[in-house]
Amino acid sequence: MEKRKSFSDIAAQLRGEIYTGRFKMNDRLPPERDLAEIMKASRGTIRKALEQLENEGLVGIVNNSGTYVRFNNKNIRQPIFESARPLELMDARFAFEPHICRLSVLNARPIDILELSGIQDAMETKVEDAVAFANLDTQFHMKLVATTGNPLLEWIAMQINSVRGNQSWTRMRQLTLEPNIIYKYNLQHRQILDAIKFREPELAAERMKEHLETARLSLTRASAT
Amino acid sequence: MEKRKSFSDIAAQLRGEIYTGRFKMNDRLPPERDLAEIMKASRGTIRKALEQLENEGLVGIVNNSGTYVRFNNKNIRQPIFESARPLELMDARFAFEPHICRLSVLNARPIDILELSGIQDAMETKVEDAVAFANLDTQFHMKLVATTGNPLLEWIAMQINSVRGNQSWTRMRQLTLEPNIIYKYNLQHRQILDAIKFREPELAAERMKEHLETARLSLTRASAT
DNA sequence: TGAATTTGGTATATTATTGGTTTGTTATTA
DNA sequence: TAATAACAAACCAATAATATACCAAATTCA
Repeated sequence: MEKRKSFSDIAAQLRGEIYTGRFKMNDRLPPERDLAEIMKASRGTIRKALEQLENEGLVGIVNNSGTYVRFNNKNIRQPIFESARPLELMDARFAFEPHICRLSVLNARPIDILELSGIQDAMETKVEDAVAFANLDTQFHMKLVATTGNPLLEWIAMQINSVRGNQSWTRMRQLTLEPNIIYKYNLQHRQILDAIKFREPELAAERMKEHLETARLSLTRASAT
Repeated sequence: MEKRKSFSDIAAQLRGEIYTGRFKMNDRLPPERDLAEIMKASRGTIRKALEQLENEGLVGIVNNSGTYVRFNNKNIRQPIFESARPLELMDARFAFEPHICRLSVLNARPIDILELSGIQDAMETKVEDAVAFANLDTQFHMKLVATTGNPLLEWIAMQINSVRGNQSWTRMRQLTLEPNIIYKYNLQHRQILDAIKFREPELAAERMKEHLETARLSLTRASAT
């Protein structure tokens, strides 16, 4: 039983072929009727997808002639996140997050700390669910950065986080996030949060460093297997 | 035996997927029935979760069509370069550069240190020329990051530096970079470089902090005028 | 030259899919 | 035990995808 494909699925697929250079600049795509057969969709769907790609400026449709690629993938650099390696990401977090804690102590409002506590409470119920925990963990760190009130830092954190959203990371998550590790993370998160509550900038930073050291250890241990 | 998942669990998980960019702007989420199967919950629960995300503005539900992501984590990029203020930038540098120094000590090759010394020598001849000094200063910090061998950090540093291109920063430079300040910066740069040469990570980090503290002071003093 | 073929553009009836809704049951919690 | 929340199954109406046919302009080729 084959699934029906929506026009945005088709668009996404063609977009990928163009970005990766499978279809190069000025290439003519196969005729709509052929594409329909190749991609197992009706011609109408193909047309809608191509129409969207034209609006995005990726292709140009010429009547009675064909659809041509209008995108040069040499001009666009692959985002750095695609190729970032786990330990490189850890170094970035080591650089950032301890100081984020200091700034959070200086700037966080009571309501921010309340929200962080809420996320923390939720995390502590997810010892057995790696996926749910990881998502909450992301929220926790994003919220932490937000409390600094510095949009530049927030933006950088988002870039770092988008690395973690990558597919290869989901596998790594499966390997590292065992219940006992999650338990330890929860303890450390709680300690960091307490340090922020009691307005101890250096203590918060120090505890974040310990937390990251734990994370790095479980990472290197996992990649050794 | 699997636990029953509440609608807020589902909402949190989807929220995470959107924040980390696994579901991108304008993507259509899988149909409610599919989500129910994927996330091991009933359709009613999925519906409640989606309803909440819609209230948060993260997604838009379109009748008879689908649920679409209405959150673009790249949108945050635009305001950054327009509105990042010098003191916000200083906080970002405070977060980053001390740790960069540590990593540089661990990874810099002799030839890297030689190049850094070259830039440093050039800077010391530019005590009277604020513009030339500022350019070399940028080079120095970029080269420093490059010695870590971590492309992710390098990329982030580049983003931070690009903020310096905006107008308020240029004006601020005019105000702060007086010869006696440049002289002090040169001393501090030299000390940082020495600490890296002698492979003292914490000393290098500490001296970078002092340097940034000096820079911040002259910044606040300038904006007070 | 001139007819056949190929191309995107358009129209229409049919089928499958999707969110919205209702009803009743089963687990969980206070 | 009573109240709340998740589950399950069925149905509705709007929408999207399909299948098919035909058009007009460009290209190909006898």
